[in-house]
Amino acid sequence: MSLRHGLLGLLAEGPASGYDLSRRFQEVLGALWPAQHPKIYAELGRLVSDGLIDIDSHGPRGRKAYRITEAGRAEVRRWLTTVDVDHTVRLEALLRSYFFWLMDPDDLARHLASEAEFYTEQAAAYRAYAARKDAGEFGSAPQVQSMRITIEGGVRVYEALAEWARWAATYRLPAATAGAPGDGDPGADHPGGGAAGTGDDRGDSGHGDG
Amino acid sequence: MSLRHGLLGLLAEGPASGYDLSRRFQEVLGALWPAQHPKIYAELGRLVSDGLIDIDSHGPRGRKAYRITEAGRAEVRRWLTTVDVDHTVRLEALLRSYFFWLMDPDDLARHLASEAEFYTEQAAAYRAYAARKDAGEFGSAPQVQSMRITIEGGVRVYEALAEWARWAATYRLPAATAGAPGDGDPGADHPGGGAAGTGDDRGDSGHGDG
DNA sequence: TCCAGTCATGTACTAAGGGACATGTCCCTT
DNA sequence: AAGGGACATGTCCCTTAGTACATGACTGGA
Repeated sequence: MSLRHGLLGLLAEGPASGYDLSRRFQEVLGALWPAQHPKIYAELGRLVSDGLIDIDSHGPRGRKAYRITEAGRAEVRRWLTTVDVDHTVRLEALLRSYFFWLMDPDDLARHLASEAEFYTEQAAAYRAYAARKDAGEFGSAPQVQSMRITIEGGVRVYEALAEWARWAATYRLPAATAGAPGDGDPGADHPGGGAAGTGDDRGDSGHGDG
Repeated sequence: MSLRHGLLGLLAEGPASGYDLSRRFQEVLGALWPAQHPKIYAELGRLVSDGLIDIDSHGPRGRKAYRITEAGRAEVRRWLTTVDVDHTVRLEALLRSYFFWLMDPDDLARHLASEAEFYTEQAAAYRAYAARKDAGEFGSAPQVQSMRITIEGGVRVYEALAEWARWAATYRLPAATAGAPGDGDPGADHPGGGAAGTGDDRGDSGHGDG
């Protein structure tokens, strides 16, 4: 339900159309909270029915600008102060890293290099944005101050990922060090993976327990 | 489709049941790539139909252990080497930060303190895990080496977020500095938000253009 | 005047995520 | 013998995300 509140928050700055909101989501928020226009238009319709926003004006090409209502303002404040933050993180890059041992060392090196490059670019984009803000380009309205905090979050997260990718490239996997997987002590237990290789590790393994 | 490949990757270590896989996903991956058991069981069924895994053994309480097939092994390698990484990030915490200007300074301070605490704890949990690995507790099989990389990613991302929350708490929003919003130059333009406060900023604003 | 490009809004369909519900086994303790 | 708790698998349904498709208005330049 965060898209709903994201739209309300943006509309708290002033009236905007679905198209405007769509672009706003792409700009700063795009790489931190993606939202496609079909979702935005649908949600705007729901927000109108719920009385949290209403139509401010009609423009050319069917443009409709929405305005937040008092109920909407109250709702976004309620969300910010009383609803728990959804701390769900979903990083495919880190999921993949769990399976790096299945990759050919050369492919892995290439992969990590391109990952590092991608994150570095993202971080640089956010840093450039922060610099423009700090140079006063966007003024110093409260919204701009808080946008600055979001940007800083983008910089830090992407920098962390970039550094992680570079660190990972220097971390020697056994396969890369010794030329073949399976050296060391491959039979060793690891958490939750004790079942690996045996299929069953519980006391109630196999069959006849009864 | 990453859950599919995540399951294949886990099964590449050795046979496991849906229940095992479910727990594996909770452990290290839980805070980086959440997966609920209903999805896992459903996906396992699909993987069997597609011939990427098959049933290895039956255990007590209806336990079914799955084994990866050669086709499955090839598929997970294909994914790792030829499919582009999905770089989508979705951090509700950063979305919220965009709207901090709507919050009461005291509520915001409390919010940031609890955010910092949460991320610090997550980072500590990952760091503890990394320490156990580095102490040799899980052996040195290739899978364990690559798990170590994933853990490092968790540490770095959560540390970055923790530091960001602490930094944000020291970043003075105008409202907190001067006591009231609206000082500075509130009318100043900012990117994509030029419409804010005016409703329409295009040349084709309002009505009669045609 | 045509055409490309941007503005602008929407529907339809598919896939994915996530909570609630349902069922039953086996083990250990009391 | 009873019962709590972990083990173990699954279905159902609703919400959310995301892609593809469809349509039309207006602007500026060739």
